[in-house]
Amino acid sequence: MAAPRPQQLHAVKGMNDILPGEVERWHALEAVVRDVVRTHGYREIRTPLIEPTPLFVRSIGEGTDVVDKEMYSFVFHDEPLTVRPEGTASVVRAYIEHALHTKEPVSRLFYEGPMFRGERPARGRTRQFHQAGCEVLGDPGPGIDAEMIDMIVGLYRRLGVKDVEVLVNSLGGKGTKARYRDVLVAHLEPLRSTLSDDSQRRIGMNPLRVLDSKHPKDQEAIASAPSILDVLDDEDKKHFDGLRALLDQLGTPYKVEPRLVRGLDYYARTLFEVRGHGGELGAQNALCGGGRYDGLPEELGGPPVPAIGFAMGLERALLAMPDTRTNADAPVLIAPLGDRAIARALVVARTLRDAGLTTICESRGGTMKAMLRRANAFGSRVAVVLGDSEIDRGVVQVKDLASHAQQELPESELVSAVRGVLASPVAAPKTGEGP
RNA sequence: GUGGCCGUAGAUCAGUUGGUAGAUCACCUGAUUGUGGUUCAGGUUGUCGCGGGUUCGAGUCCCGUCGGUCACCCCA
Repeated sequence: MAAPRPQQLHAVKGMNDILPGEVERWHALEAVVRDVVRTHGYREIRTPLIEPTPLFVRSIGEGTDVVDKEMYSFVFHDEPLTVRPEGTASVVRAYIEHALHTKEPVSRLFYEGPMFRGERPARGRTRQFHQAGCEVLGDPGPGIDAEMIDMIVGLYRRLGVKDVEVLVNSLGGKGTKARYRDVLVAHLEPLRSTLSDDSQRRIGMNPLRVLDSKHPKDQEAIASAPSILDVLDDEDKKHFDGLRALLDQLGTPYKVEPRLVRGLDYYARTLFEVRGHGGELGAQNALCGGGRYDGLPEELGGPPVPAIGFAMGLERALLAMPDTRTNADAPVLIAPLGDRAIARALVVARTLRDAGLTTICESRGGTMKAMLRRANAFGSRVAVVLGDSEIDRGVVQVKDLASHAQQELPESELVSAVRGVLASPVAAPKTGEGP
């Protein structure tokens, strides 16, 4: 009778492991992002993954898909809580809670980390996904708006992402948004029967979102819809024209897209999105999205400061980035021969590590052949061979795996010898071996 | 969330009209008493995603389910 097989456990749907070999690309991406935002004066803020549910309901808005059907919400000891679906709400909450506006006139904040939305997973869309984002509170723009868009364009360029498209739009302030909503509903209502089911439903709920539809049935109504840019008030128009003039002067490429809208309620005035076109991205081609949310701090009980921000999807950036796989830190490999050598090998390994060298000691033993094979698998340049005869004489063998050359030297010279091999150029491959 | 397609060794895949599982790579061993990347010889590896059903018999057919993927949806 075979023992019953234990039930195998799996990662939760839409939540992925990031394994060694892949995680190096994440590090590379995060390093570039951090460097770019650092040079623009942003400072990192870390907020909790779990927030009170009303924070997101009030900021993102009821009637949005994120709030209505995608949040991981639960009640813990009678308190409604939600695992954050995005970063802006938490940053604004923390900004208000710690009264940052009293400490500095403008706050430039950067965050990075996992977000959670219960969507159906697909390529470039997971339920636990990762975003990096920036928020600027206290600057009304449009100078900061232009700087932010320019920073993002430069960021993707540094990441090696080709063919990014920057779309900008203005939703206007609160009055404009409401006015446009009425105009749009008046346009869509007579066409209701020609629209997709989703769009028919959205006319009442969130008509701006109809403009975002990719459904073929909706395209005609979208194309003939009035432009929001035609209903901007004077202040909105001045702001948007200012932004465009600055982007023109910076030489930052962009395209005005009057049908660009977002799924989150808090946006007002400047709105932008960066799209990629790599085949790896598929339909999930929105790399980065953001905009101005001037009214939000006040709505959450804070000071009436203007604000703008963006978030970029890290999974999607990774898909859009060229697959330049940098070799992981190839270790120096210590090959001990025989039980007596293991204790010595551990000491030798410690010496190399103290000198800052990544070192793996094959302390489980095995044949010389097996250990050197593993050195190849690691991509090691150097192997240190240590057996009874070396121990008796107080020496080590330092082998250059690229040139096959091997030198015997006293342990005291080990570190400098290893460094020497690592620093030496890899000779052109030789044909044939010695006698 | 809706619909389509897919799910066989660690990886990529083959598997005929249902008859009881294969290739390549990888891995391990050997050709050398303590010297690797090539070569040669040999070897290991499977809950055929999972659960039911039809059948004498299911990797092959049916249903369900889970996972992935594409479009919609959503959005970063």
